[in-house]
Amino acid sequence: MLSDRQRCILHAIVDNYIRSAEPVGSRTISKREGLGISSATIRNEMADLEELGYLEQPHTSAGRVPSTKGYRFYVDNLIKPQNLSEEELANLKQIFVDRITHVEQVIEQTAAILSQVTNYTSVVLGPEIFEHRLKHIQIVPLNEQQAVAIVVTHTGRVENTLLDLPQDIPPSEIEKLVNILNSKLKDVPLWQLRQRLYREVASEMRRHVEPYEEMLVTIEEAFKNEGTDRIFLHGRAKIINQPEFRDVEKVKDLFELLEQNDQLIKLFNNRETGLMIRIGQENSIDVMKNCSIVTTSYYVDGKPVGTVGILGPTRLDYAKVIAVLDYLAMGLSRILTDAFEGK
Amino acid sequence: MLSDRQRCILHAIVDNYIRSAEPVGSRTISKREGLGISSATIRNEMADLEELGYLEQPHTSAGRVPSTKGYRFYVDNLIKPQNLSEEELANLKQIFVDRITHVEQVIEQTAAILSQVTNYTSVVLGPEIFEHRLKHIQIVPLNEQQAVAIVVTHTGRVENTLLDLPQDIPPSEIEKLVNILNSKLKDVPLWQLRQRLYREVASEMRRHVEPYEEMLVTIEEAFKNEGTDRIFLHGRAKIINQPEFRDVEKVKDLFELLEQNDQLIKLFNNRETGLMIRIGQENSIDVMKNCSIVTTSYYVDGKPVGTVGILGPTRLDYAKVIAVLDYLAMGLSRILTDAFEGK
DNA sequence: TGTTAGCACTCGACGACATTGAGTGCTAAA
DNA sequence: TTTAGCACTCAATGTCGTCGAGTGCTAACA
Repeated sequence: MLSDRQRCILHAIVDNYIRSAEPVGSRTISKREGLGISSATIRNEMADLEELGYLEQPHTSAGRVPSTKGYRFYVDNLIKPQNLSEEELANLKQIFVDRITHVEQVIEQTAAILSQVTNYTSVVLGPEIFEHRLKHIQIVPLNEQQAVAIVVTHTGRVENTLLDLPQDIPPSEIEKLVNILNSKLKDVPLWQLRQRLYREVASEMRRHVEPYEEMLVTIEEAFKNEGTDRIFLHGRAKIINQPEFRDVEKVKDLFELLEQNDQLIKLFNNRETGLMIRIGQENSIDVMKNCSIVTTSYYVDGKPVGTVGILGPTRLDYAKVIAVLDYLAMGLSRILTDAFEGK
Repeated sequence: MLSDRQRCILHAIVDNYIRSAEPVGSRTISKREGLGISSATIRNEMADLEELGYLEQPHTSAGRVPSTKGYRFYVDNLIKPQNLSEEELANLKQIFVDRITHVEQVIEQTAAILSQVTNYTSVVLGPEIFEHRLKHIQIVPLNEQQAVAIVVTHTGRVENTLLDLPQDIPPSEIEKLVNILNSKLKDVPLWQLRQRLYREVASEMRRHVEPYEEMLVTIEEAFKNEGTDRIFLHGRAKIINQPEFRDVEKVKDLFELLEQNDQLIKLFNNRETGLMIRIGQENSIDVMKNCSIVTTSYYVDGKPVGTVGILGPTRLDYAKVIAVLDYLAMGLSRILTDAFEGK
């Protein structure tokens, strides 16, 4: 257990390092007002904190730098909620003023502003559409062999799939099929579509549609690729501003990571809802050992549907990022809920 | 006008520099077989070539480096068509083997392979859909105030727009509207939709649809945002491999450029069709002064619909890139033509 | 017993300086 | 016109000494 003074010193060190990006020495801390302690005492405490694993020393005659464990303690116990400045608030509000047309645009905007305000790389996932309910399905034949299946959700999202048609299907059969699908599957959440197709629609199809088997297989195609995760990145280049990434090699690995959407989705997909912070090695990917991720969830109608977050160096302005993320996630939730529920 | 020997020397210098990324000296060229000339002679010729603006010298006691003008002469006059190696061909063919589902996937794949084979950043634009013809339009009401308009083209592409409905529209009116639109506008190219709407559909609407004015404005919305250019990037991180981008600052500017889609589209949108090469300052953007762009068009049914290209350092393996681009653009054209015309 | 002043020590950063070598330009001879 | 030879240039590299921020330890102090 850390003493009050140790906590205080750790706090000061982390704060300082976050601002300066340079190892902080005992004198710097001692000069900080409020603590009437000499640098020698601080040195002793620092040595203790290092032994406990909260601090690290780049080399013998340098100041101290927080370790992953140090940052962890900092975010868990020392950070206090930060209020955003007038200016930042004004910046953030921008998004919520403009009229929304497409949901995608709001998300895109959010990512852009998030990155702009924090100066880190922003990542937004989602919104998930598994929970969305089927509003309408349509099949538009393009020629004898192909058709486009279009699924509209109650939130206004449109997904489409190219289908290969069985040989010699008259348009009338397709029309019948579409009618059955719309009457039977309306308001069904997308993730249930396939199972409901077999359980409830198949029998009806067998009676009215010919050729039954092939059509069933075809239409299943249309329900397959729903829910592909969407990912929005902004401010990739911001990483380069960080002094810890002056080395070209490190930047390279990170940029390679930023191109692999599947990896990113794994990293940012926030299984628990709410605020998540992963610091340095906690990310378990080697490239990320000098990086932290902060994410939070956003909601539609109270249900978590996506993730908004940032990627930055472990030396991250956690307090500010958390404040900004909270604010944005709240705003996003409100806007999306309004939009999806039809105001 | 350059003498044969000068051309030969210029050729050798550019070739060498492309491979080594280091200023090439007179001795290096003289040792190259085939030219029985001493290094002193080469030095004289080099001085001449420099005076003519084809070469540059980083500093007095260094070898020569091609200038923009030098590269330009090289690609215009010295390069000879290059055949791809067995291995590269095998790599490239990959894309064309797998069955296509969505057009997007083919494009995405093309960008990926292009970047992989060349080791430069690849950019694919399009395909343009202005020329695509309307196959079907559908309006799905989500609630009292909003609806989704869905436009399907004859190529199977689906575009959707969120519409604000006028107050109190009965579904029957919407249905009437959709019927009119489908009967009047079928097979019309997308870029003509708006003008045709006013010229041919408006009068019909006035007779059958109520409220006529508001509905006209609403439906126009749906035809507005068609043809948003699509851009696919791959291998951004590859830039960092280039020795000329060891400096973090230069990389930063470039990565910022790579995040601005509108800028990229301007750069890559190849107004003339066919092969285009822009070297260094020819790009007129300052960030690009050390970069070259090579693009070519791809076609559907003989009409250019998009651009495929790469972005790399001015010290670019032009011969190889041109060969790869030609091959890919041809393949892409074939696949897309097949897909769009329904085989 | 905890705190602090003092001091020797460490080590990266930085600048001065010499060395090296690839490459040039010029001159004079072939 | 070509080429051998030579003096010259200049980035790159390495070595060395200095500087200073920062430490750890010890001994004195409250």
